[in-house]
Amino acid sequence: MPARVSHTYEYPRPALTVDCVVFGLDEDDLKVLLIQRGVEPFAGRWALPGGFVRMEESLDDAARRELEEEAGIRPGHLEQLYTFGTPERDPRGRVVTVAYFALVKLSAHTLRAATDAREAAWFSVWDTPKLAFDHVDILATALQRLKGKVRYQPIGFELLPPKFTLTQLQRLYEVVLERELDKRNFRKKILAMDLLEELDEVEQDVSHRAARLYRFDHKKYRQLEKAGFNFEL
Amino acid sequence: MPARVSHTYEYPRPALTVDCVVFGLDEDDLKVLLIQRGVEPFAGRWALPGGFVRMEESLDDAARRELEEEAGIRPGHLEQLYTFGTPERDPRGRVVTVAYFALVKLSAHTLRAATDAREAAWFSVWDTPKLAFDHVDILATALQRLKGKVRYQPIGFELLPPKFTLTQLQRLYEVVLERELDKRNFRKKILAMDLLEELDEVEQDVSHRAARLYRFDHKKYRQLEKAGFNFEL
DNA sequence: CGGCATAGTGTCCGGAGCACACGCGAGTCA
DNA sequence: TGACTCGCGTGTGCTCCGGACACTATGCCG
Repeated sequence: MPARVSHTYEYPRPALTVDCVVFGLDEDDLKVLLIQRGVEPFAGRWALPGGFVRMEESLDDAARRELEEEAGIRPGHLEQLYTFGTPERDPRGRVVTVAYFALVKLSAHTLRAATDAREAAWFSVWDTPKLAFDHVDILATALQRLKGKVRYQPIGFELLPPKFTLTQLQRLYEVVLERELDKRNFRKKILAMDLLEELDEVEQDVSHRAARLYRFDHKKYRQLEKAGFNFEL
Repeated sequence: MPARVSHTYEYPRPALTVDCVVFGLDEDDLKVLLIQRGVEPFAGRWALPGGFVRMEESLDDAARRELEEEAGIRPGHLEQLYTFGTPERDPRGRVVTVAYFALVKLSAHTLRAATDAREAAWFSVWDTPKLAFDHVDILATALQRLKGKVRYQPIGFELLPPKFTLTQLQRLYEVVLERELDKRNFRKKILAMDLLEELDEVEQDVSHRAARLYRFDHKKYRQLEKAGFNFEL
């Protein structure tokens, strides 16, 4: 451990943090990852995972590091969301936070409790406890982004297990977009894009006719993308 | 002037700046506002207007203030774009910048030189001089955002004078989207939205048949927006 | 008064979206 | 073991929207 030194600047500087909104899909429920705060301010309250940006790491790296540290998660998709910087958003003083937006396959991650015993848990996005700081605003912004984004970029697949049925996929869209979709048209459209690989497998352990499993073809998507193809709905 | 004091923190902090990409439309050319740097690093190079965020102002306020100070501009539209925070982006040390994206009616603004004699000027976005820092990346990001955004939000109007012809509007879209549009379809679509107020005036001083002038109806737009209306193309 | 430059306008066609209904396969339970 | 139930998986036809497309109108100028 290096000796603790202090750092002096000619002008005052805001502190800089990152905060992550991590979404996961649990059956028909959209979940967000929250961490229970152990210290003041807002001790005991739930908050988005996040922390201070180190001097030698990029913002993206900071977001990834915090997720790894606080919940043992490596998201399948991570992108910068928005930067929140109202002077009063943190009672300790001026703290500007760069918010990130992440998607994980819930099935693939067992949550690891944070090292410092703070608790991490998934909550339905429609029913979260009261959040610390301005994290409700951040969450709302992330939800909006998700809604906007699933329609024209195939990021929804990051929320599903590698093999999924078309019905699962449709449900995902219905949950995120908060409206029902026509089954026939949904399938026609998504299959017409030729981005799904039809597997020779079907669901297991269901008490009705088993649905065929599909896999998202990332390689094909990148090819089509280069050729000027536009994913939509 | 307060005595210059220094500021000490337990952990090092990045410096925080804002940088603004300001677009303006000059006939058929899309322009961006640049400032010539007076000091190192990159003295003499052109750069985006911007500067340090003060402790008591929000990020948006900082952006507005810098635009006012450096060019005497109050943009018709201003929104946060993206935050750039690679550790090496500024040779002086760690500087994280929140980039903004602004639109102004070029006709309404005569550029005011910055108080400290740094020069401000408009450049065609397709032909800028070499920029300081990572400002090319910021500009590219802003252009992308503009392209994406004009199609589903009526922000294009912020680039035109209050009264404009349909041809001007179409040209604007053609320039931004970098492709030609069909005149009849464009008019049909835009008029069908019922967002333009047809004025009893026509262009002046043209050596051919004068075109009718229109005005964008902000009030009607807000109403339709609440009713779930979607502006598109 | 003729030429020219831009304004302004309507139709047709194909593809996409949408509503609708039925057969299938597998598990369940009596 | 056979009948039932439940969700999977498909074809069709109608409607409507979006894109392609070419000519007439108007005003200025020389």
